[in-house]
Amino acid sequence: MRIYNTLSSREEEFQPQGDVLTMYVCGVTPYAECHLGHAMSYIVFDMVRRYLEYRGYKVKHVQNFTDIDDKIIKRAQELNVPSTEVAEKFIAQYFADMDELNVQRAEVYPRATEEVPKIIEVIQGLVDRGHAYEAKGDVYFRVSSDADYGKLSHQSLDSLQAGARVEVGVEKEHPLDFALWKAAKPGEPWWQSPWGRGRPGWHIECTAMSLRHLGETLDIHGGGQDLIFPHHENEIAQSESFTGTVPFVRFWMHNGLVQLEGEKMSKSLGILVTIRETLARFSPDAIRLFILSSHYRGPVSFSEDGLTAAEKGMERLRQAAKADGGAGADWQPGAIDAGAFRQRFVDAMDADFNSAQALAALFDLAREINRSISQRVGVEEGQRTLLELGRVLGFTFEDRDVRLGADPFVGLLISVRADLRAKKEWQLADSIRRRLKDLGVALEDSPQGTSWKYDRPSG
RNA sequence: GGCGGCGUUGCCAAGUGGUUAAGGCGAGGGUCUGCAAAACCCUUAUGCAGCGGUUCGAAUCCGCUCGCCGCCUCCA
Repeated sequence: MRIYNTLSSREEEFQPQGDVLTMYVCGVTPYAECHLGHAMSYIVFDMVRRYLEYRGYKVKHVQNFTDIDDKIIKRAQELNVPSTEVAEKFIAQYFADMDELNVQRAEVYPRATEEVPKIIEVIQGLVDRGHAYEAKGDVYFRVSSDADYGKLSHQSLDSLQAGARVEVGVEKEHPLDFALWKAAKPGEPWWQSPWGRGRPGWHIECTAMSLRHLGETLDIHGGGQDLIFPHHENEIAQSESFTGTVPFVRFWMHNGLVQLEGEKMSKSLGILVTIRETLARFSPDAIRLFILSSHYRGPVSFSEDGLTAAEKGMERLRQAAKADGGAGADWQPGAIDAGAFRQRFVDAMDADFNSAQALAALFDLAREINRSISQRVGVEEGQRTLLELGRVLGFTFEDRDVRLGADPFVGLLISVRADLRAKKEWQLADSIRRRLKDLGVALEDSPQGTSWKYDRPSG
């Protein structure tokens, strides 16, 4: 299979280096609720992981929580609670959101605050090797000591510097030197270190965690495109300078960013739509279908209409996967060439996870299933394949809102209505159907009887 | 200023040199149905921002122009 590598700016043939494929995905800084940008990134890498596993690789997936950081501290001070409380709250929220989106859990979720000894060890090593220096209790990485700094973002030190804002009053040798360790200000959480009381800088935790949990060279490191610079660039600089092992990461994968009304969603701009709000109105599968309908490296614009269209499309897949395929005596044996659809799916996904093209194969398979059913031709294998491939993309195929608990009452109404229909009391029967529809329950009559489903109004 | 991305049918979106430009949503017509719904069938881009160029042949390669966006500062 081929994967696009940000480092080389092109697709490369992918093979893991060992028996276990190592994959590190940058996690959240838990200081606020997750928004659709997070949904995008974690659904994309969930799809990546599921497909890698489907292709037979054993994947070890590690994802961090940066649970100590300026924004968390600020939030904690605003709320007048310990910063750990803020972090814990939003970590729990993160898991709740991701579970609902059917994102598989990583093997390990290291937290920055639990990796401080390793972080200090790495920083000390960088200082010892001349790659870092202490200044008034802060420790900075010396970018000039890294010959190929800028290789991920494809920028030279000079060109980066031209656009960079220089922080004032900071004791840095070079404007692009970045903090590995920050001295504690009064009232801030701190850990004891060789440079006094302080806390880790932003980038160092990922280096420490990936070294500890996955080794010196990772197969895949993922995150949003907004992390390419400075975060991932700095991770490379730290990690390779510390270990002397190149490359730190073999394949850098970056998902495109979510746009809202043409502009990037940004926490700092305050434009954000949370995952929770979106899940209140659209099914997890629809959100996932929407995201996977376009290539993961491109930008995505969420919209009301787009999500509604995705919900409809998802309903089509659900319907085909679960339709009564009939095992009656008058049914012909199945004739769908499931293998051909599977092959199309695999070919698409092998080409840098072209989920949009893979989905086209699923929709074609769904049509083939429906067509067979109408001809009373068996579809067991077709449906099995649709479910199998859909689950590789992370779809649950679950009906929405099953938890509403209205089932027995709907059943009762359907039964009453069946009696009315038998007596050709169409007006009353139609009235029941229409009023249930208004309540979000759609009835579908067929020769086999009446079925129903929740039809969530999109407003 | 530097780096990068994008511009394909009403909307979303695949397709990166060669028979009829995927798929979804929407729209129109038909089949089925008591009527609906769902499903199925048919129709819906001689054209891929514009202008040049390379080629037997380009949406696909090259150049230029226009427009939109991201990163270079916290961000998935």
